[in-house]
Amino acid sequence: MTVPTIGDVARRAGVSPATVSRVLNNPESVRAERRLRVEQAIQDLGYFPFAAAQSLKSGRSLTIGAIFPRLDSVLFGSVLDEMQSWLDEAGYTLTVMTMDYDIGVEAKRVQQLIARGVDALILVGGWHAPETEEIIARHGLPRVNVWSWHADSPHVQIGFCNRAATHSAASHLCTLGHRRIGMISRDPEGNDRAAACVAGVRDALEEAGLPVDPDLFAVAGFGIDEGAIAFSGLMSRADPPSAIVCASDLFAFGALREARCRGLRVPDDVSITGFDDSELAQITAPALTSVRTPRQQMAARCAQSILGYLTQGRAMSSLRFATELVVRDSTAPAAAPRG
Amino acid sequence: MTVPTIGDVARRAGVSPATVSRVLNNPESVRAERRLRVEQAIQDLGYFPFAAAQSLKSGRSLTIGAIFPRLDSVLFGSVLDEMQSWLDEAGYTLTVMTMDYDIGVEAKRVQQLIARGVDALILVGGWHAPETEEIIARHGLPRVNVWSWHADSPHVQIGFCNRAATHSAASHLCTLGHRRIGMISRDPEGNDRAAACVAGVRDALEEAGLPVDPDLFAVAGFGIDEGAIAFSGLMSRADPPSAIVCASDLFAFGALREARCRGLRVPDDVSITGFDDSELAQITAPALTSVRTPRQQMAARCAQSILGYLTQGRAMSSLRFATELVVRDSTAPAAAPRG
DNA sequence: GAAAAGTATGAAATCGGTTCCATAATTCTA
DNA sequence: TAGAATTATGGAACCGATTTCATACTTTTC
Repeated sequence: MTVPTIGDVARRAGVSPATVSRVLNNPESVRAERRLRVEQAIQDLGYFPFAAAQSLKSGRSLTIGAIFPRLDSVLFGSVLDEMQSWLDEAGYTLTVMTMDYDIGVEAKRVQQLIARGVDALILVGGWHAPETEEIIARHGLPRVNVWSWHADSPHVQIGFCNRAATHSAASHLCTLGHRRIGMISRDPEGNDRAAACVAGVRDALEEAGLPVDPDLFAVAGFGIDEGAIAFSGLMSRADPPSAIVCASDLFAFGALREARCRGLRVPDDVSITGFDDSELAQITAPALTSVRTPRQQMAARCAQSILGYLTQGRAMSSLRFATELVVRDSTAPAAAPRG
Repeated sequence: MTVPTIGDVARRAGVSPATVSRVLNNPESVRAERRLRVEQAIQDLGYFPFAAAQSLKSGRSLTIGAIFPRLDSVLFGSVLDEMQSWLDEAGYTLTVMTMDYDIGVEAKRVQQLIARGVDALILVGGWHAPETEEIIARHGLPRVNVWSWHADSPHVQIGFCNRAATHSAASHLCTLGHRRIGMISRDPEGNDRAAACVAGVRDALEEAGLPVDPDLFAVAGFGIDEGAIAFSGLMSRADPPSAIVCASDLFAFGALREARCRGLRVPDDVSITGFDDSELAQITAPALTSVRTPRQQMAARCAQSILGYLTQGRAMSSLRFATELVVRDSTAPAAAPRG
């Protein structure tokens, strides 16, 4: 019923707390006979050290903090699982917080994590509040930005170019002959991935010599329902697009659902592309054309990079992964112009 | 570049550390003039207390530990998001770990969380390793089991009856005239939800006077691919089932995909039911008949219950939510028996 | 205005580990 | 086997906060 401390173990084994600590952290430095006594006492009492005390003394916590937009997304979840499994092997643990796409909330989370003594930080994207940068710098914490990659970023970033990603989707549609192309993205405010996604589509349109109509760039929050609403808005226009680039598979799923409700055929009446190539993209009818993002590798390399730094002092470096457009059945050549 | 401590704040404000602590935790007890000086110093230095030290002294960490099977599932993610948002308001934080459906791993996680000083634990399901129960009891930690509900459980459980849930799906199929009903579930070993799901289907078959053929109860690991494989196994039999109850929407998605590959029409050739009623269940073609589970309420009530206990000493109590079968297009009456 | 009652403050102990330093015990050398 | 070199061990300080206790300071009361 009582929780044993290192002193209890020491008493039971007839040694000093210092020796117990050595058995735990540097066993070779303790004579075998005593070490066995101590190990027995640890067993008997079911002792394990209290992390707060260790952290207070040592200044390190064997904990990595990660701040993600939300958890109710397969994308983030699988990335976290992958990171965890790498960190586990080195005795590190991930502490995850969410910020719901609000960099103000993110700044608070960063402080909470630092207060908890995390040894490193993982942030999503490259745009963060000034306070966030300030507090990280002041504490000299190692940090990695994941999920995006910018040529001019001063930070370690392990991700991919979102701009190139949506560019490939939009180019694909242009090549198929679409001339009015819409987009559903998150709000680019404070979200560099969203901003890059929008820029990528714009790039492709300009390259193809197509006009960029701001009215065809819809913004949605999160999830299938919001995607459906945005799609509905675009298709209700007098001159609706014949193809839509979605900055998330969830938006695309919503678009597919709404298309079905409206009796629109995909891809005959409207082509749709997704983003992330989640497992579900193969399940929908029609199967979704989507940009595959390198989530597993990103997660693995991010974890490895941080561990290399923390356990071996190896410098961290940025890494840019490629994305790939996976063409399935939700995109098709544009219908011949009427009239 | 240096990290300020409470002593630094005290020095700058010309007071003792004790006073700074009081300003932080009990401001009214400090004369206004000094309090302002202290608050100014806190501002100037960007000071915030180091949680490890607080935790060491106070014995509480304002942290709740949760151990989930995995994170790469919308189900768990949305539950975590919901819990977080309730805990946030009370200044508590969730620390999440995963155990990949292994109660041995779970036992290790429990120890890690207790070492970190969590104030309460949230576990999934009702079956846990003896060491898990032992260590929780010894530390006198409040704990809640979520996601399942058993009449005879000695613990606080906030969940639903998995047995009743699959029972409703299987009964629905029986009523539609199906006489060979298969099932795809997780391994019931160490997983009370899986075991209950299997039992629920068996109950329904027996009630309908149908034979229970063990060969029609397939076991799958996790995810769409495993569901597809299990489905493939069942349908490759000489006498395949005409309907399949899946213990997870993911399994059902895999089954739908595989059915399409094999040229089987759903529901004409085979009926399929899911479990969880995830958002995607409406997206698939055909839309999936699925058991709706009360995830949001479960998460909210669980968080509230724990907060009530921790902040107001209110006793926690168990809660059983109902499930509901949502019938869509993936189930239909059995084809007339041939011959 | 002095004494009593009440309030604000700082010194120091404390939480549970880790680690420096001095000493005790052991092993090695001659 | 004595003395030197080496290794193992315990005492005590320390990490950064909180909290008790004693004291200094206010405010109130007559």
